[in-house]
Amino acid sequence: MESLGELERTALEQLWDAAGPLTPGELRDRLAIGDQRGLALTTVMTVLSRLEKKGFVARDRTVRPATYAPVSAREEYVAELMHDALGAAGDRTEALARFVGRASADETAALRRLLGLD
Amino acid sequence: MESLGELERTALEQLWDAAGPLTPGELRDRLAIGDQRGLALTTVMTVLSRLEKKGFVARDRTVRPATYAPVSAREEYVAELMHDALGAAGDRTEALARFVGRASADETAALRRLLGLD
DNA sequence: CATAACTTCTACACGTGGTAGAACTGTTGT
DNA sequence: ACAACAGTTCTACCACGTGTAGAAGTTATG
Repeated sequence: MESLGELERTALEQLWDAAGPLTPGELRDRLAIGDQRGLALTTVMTVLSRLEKKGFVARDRTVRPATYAPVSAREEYVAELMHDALGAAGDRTEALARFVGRASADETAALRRLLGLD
Repeated sequence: MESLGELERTALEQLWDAAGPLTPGELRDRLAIGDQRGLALTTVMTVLSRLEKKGFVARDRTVRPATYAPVSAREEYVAELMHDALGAAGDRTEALARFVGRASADETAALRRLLGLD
């Protein structure tokens, strides 16, 4: 999976948090809020293009201006990252043990429910 | 957590696979095997220094030549990566659901065992 | 002691990512 | 319709991280 830069990640977060697809201008405005940074519109568009090329967002060219939306849900992306990490372990069971070992109570409860252990 | 380059990761893998701490020369030899690349000793040492600075390996300067060993086990590192990823999710339960959803039978079995024992 | 291994420091090339200007196109209010 | 502004495309620049290794000095060992 391609890696993301800081601004790319932030932009993607905004798209995830948004109710629907965003135009470059809308995204620029949202990036400006939490961050103070007055990014040029072209900067935002470059980032969006790169995210599109990397497969993280899709552009809808049928509307004017075009809108951008995440290809997959944030949670799907997270799950992928987790599996990528797990795949790098030599001993997966041991890795899972350590993972569970440092999981919060909420997290272990969620896992139990998901695995049908109640 | 700092990110690793390709060679840095490969070097760390070798340290994980090794029975004990390795000298730069030993590591260079192991890197040469699977990879054909005849890296200069200095290259290997640069990589080791960077891994040390990033906190992934520890150098034992009391022996001559110094030896390098991973700071934490591979599985510990993997577990950390998994938790870092999970921390980025908005809805952790949903992320866990998707994670479990794409887990293999072995993995879910391991999870059940890990979670069923308390 | 000679020689090879090790150490330290410095450097360079290359790719990625943050940043944006120039120039062109579409949209919209009056 | 036309001005004005948003959006689009293309190109570029710079900083930084990483792969790579030479130069020059130190240590261990046959």
